[in-house]
Amino acid sequence: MVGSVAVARAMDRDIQVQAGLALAEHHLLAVIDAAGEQGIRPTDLALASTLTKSGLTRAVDRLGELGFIERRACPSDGRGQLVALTAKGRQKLRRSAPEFFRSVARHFADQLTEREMETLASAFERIAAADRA
Amino acid sequence: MVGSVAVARAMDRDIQVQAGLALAEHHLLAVIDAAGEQGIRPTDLALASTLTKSGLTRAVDRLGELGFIERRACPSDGRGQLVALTAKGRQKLRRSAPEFFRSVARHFADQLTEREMETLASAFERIAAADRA
DNA sequence: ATCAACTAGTTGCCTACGCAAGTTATTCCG
DNA sequence: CGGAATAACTTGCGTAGGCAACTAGTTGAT
Repeated sequence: MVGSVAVARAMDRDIQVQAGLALAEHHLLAVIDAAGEQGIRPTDLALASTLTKSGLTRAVDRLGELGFIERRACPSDGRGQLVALTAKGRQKLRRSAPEFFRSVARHFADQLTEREMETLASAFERIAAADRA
Repeated sequence: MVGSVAVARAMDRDIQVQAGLALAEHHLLAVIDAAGEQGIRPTDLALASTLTKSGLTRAVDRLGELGFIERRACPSDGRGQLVALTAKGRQKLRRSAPEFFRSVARHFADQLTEREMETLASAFERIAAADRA
């Protein structure tokens, strides 16, 4: 546990230095990007991140102020919204992705065997799923 | 990564509810206890936790205010100090340890095979060590 | 059609914690 | 022995993010 926090922080510093963006925010951009043109609902975004809905509101605020994403009204639900990348956001993501992957490589991939990687991923998936139940 | 954060939070909530103490603080008490009667230097405590020295100063403040630990002057180094459990702190730790273990069991041990546990532990150890280098 | 129960997001408040700069003590040189 | 370089904390400041309470929109039951 201690190790994993230390590693996450080291990665965060990498990204922060290179892209001026926190690791968590970079991850949000990536998820939003994956959702494509029509965008993604904040609630779904929360599920794909470590944030609660209030944390998400503020992260979306920040990324919006930076001009990387925009909020649109959700046509099918008046309470909700759709968050999508702006052109600037896509550019940002494209530019910082390489450093992101380098960082992951430096801190994880190079250090783990294929087997360990699989073990780890499936174990955490399972535990998180059990916690949700 | 997402999974591990979610699990840590769930455990934190368990402990918080049962002992009124954050997971990180409980862990600090345990480390301090392990150091025995003569106490431990904050710097060493930082190495055994996820906190930086400033975070540690404040965590020690909090636990001190709660009466669980005390700071003593360090005889061998005037800049430093020794942090040790008070009687109240030992009692607290003894009382909440069972719930701590139950929580670990619930969230990890019950979910992981022996093999996975070993893989995980050794992998994170190695990565954290590499990051320190 | 109405009203209760729920859901999506937001906001106020509070806490934890990192960073950088400051203080005091120590060590290491010359 | 005197002064620079270093080490152990502390403190000021800023930010992220959780929780609980709130608003507004939706859904479902009668």
